[in-house]
Amino acid sequence: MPVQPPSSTPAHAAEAGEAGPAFAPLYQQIKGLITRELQAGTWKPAEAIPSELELAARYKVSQGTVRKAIDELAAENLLVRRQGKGTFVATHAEQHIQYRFLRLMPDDGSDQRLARRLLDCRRARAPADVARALEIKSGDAVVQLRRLLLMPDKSAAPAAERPVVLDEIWLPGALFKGLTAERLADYKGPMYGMFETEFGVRMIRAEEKIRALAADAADAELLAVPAGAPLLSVERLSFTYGDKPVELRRGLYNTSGHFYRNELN
Amino acid sequence: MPVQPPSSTPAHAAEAGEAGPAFAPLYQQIKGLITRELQAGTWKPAEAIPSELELAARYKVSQGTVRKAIDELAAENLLVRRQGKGTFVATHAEQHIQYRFLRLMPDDGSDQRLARRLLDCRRARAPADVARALEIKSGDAVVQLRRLLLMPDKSAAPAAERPVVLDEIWLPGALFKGLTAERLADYKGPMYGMFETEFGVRMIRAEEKIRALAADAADAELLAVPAGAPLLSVERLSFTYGDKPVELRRGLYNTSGHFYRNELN
DNA sequence: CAGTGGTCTAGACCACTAG
DNA sequence: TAGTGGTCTAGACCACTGA
Repeated sequence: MPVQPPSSTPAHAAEAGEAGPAFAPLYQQIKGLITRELQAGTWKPAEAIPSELELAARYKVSQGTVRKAIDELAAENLLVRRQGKGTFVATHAEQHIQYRFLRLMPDDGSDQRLARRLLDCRRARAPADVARALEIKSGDAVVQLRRLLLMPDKSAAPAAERPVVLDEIWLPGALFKGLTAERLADYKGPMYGMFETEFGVRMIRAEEKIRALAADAADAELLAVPAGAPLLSVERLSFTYGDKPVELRRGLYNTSGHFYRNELN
Repeated sequence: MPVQPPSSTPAHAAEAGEAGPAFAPLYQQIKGLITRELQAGTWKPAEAIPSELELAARYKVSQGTVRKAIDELAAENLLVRRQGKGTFVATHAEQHIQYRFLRLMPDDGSDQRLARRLLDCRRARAPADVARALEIKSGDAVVQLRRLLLMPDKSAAPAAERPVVLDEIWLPGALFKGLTAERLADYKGPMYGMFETEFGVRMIRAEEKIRALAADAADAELLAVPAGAPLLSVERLSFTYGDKPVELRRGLYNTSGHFYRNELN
């Protein structure tokens, strides 16, 4: 139910007095309502949401207003429009892009897919710094994974794999109850797709802090580089709906054959 | 003059047959026309462009169509809307942001401004790799600058400056004719502001390739770190209108007290 | 006050998709 | 063919700015 500020009441919307969202443009209120449905899981990933006309009727606003709300949600990658078919909830599960947030590109333009190797997966208590980032209490249950991303090396005989990324991943235990090494290994497709379908956790956006540092002995061994070799350290915090942090990931990238690609606007 | 595909002619636009842009939505054609004016310099940075109604009349389309075109240009940071005042050409010259594309943040949240120190500025012939990036011929005239960005260190007595960034910048000589060390040193405000007002070159967007590498002896000395220390290498190619590359910048960042911040959507 | 961008509507027609 | 998103219009009113 749209709510308008006292002075700006476009007649048609003068009906409901409901204690809704704070006064804001109508389309932003609609955007908020749609976001709530997404958050609540009324419309699931990969499903179509109601048509624009349907939503317009439901919310008692014009199609143009619904349209503007959906425009913004599509710009934020929460929805995907497909002409002639409908508007769909964005998903990681069926996307062709293997790694949603990974910006690493090989020096030669090839689009080699990286293979995964799970190193370990265990339940633990959150250290203070991890807890702070995930906005949980220090000592709360977390799942800790470590894994390698490897690049197939066809020049070697027989075919070998060169480690490129070492990831350490922390997830809040409360959200990822049944997560085990087996389930991870069994699951085909991107990890974020699994989080979505198996645990109902959808990653919306992320923030990264990037540094250069020297490999310590353990990391050097896993990445097959000399100890002290320069590595790219990428600390990523990922968020779901409502800007809630749900994953902390610390990656070490070997940038001798790859680079991190960024676009600035 | 709007051009419509054969079957979709909204009557009002049926007039001109001019050999314009390929058939596309009206608002995109308008967007193209506005972009051309910006490119040609008809409307200069920081100036207001004509009002939406004025443009609508000029192009013989409705205000809503102009609006959508401007919406996109504003989203691309080419224009800035200011309610009640008008729509303005974006500029670097008067912005409060010191460094348009620099994503470096201090570990403590302080927003310390970095000082500049010009190391050298000379005309040279473009090496092959630089020429390729800038899309000029190998051996063409270029301007090469090197400079440091320094962070004021208040813990030292007396106040010292700690080098954080070492930049090596290559500019096509044809576009930056009168650029000298003196003019650079004299100019207050951001370098991109100077490029804009003095040389009519406006940076629109950039692409970066980021790696970790070990400091060589010369770089280590300039950045006051041990030789072999890990540094962030940021190679940035900046573009003006028409995706024309106009600056190649190779930066070495000391990330012991700062980090490169990125947002992923 | 007039002029600007910002929101909203109602209705038309188009392009694409699928039964 | 019916239903969807995509474009475009014309006109109304709002909120903000500055003379």
